[in-house]
Amino acid sequence: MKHAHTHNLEHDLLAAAQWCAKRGEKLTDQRREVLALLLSAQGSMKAYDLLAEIQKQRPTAAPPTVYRALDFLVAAGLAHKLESKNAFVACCDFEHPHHGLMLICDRCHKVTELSDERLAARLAEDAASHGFSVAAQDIEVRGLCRNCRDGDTEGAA
Amino acid sequence: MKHAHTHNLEHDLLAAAQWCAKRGEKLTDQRREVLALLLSAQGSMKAYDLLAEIQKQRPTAAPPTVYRALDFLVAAGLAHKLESKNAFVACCDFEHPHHGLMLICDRCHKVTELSDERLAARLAEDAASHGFSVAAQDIEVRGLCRNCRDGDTEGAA
DNA sequence: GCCCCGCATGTTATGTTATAACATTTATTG
DNA sequence: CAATAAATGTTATAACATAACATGCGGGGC
Repeated sequence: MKHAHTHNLEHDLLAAAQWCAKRGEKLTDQRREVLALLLSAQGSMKAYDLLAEIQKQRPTAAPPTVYRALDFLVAAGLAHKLESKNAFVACCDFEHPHHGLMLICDRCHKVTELSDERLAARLAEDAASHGFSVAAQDIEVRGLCRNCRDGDTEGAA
Repeated sequence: MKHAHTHNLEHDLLAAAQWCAKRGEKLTDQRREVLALLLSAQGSMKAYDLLAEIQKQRPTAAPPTVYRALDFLVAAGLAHKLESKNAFVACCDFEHPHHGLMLICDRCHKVTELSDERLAARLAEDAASHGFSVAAQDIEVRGLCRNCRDGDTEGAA
């Protein structure tokens, strides 16, 4: 087993801040708080759940507070939106370009982000064969993760 | 060029009704009306746009009217939801099982549904390699279709 | 025929997700 | 320190979706 999250969290936040700086942008407090929540979450989080957490510290926070942070994080590649759930996850590896394939467990709600260049290439090829030029892509798979499929009862809601 | 839509529309609706019957279900008037709207649409349609159309004939129609029809059509494989747009399209070939790859033009909003078994297989393989069992998948690509990329001005909003 | 049951629809209300619009504050820089 | 760009605060509302319960409707058994 690896060591606990909290240690990695600080590291990840620092790396994210540096990543932003490299892009000429800033990881402000609000953005960092939202990202920290996403990084700490077991699965994905909904915007209004994030808002509720943020409001514990900043009671005046409103929907735009969290949506702005999310918009920024997604644009910066630090987070992804799961369109099929209207939820958000931290990106597992924002420093390397990738086209995430999201495996979303319907039982424990954990999300695994894979990168498969051959899959992306095949998709690009399909698009190109129809004269379509790709700007963005979203691949989401719903089902059961290994633990849940194997009858694990610990991860259930 | 192929001949006009109206002719095909009746044919498609009939085929859809037969498809439903084969499954022990019914393509009721409401469901058929919604499907007809989707089949006639150039691109995708939003639930509330469908509702507005339906209300021209049935002024008392309410959101559940259209959402129920959409739920049915999607479950029957007659339509798909575009998660990234919260919109719906008619399925291009409901009689053959397929995992649609959706090419969504950001300019003219037309949607092309492709079927690529090798892509689907690769995706299933990726999932399986992580012990993930796939129940459903959604692949959406945003970008520019051939016409719009080539500077066509006719399809713009 | 009529009762019963399952499915579809009607109807009202509300829940959930997201953004518009404008005011204010904060950071940057010349 | 003024100018201005970026971020945040604040209020309101738009857009998407479903819960819950009532009503109708159609087919099979008796």
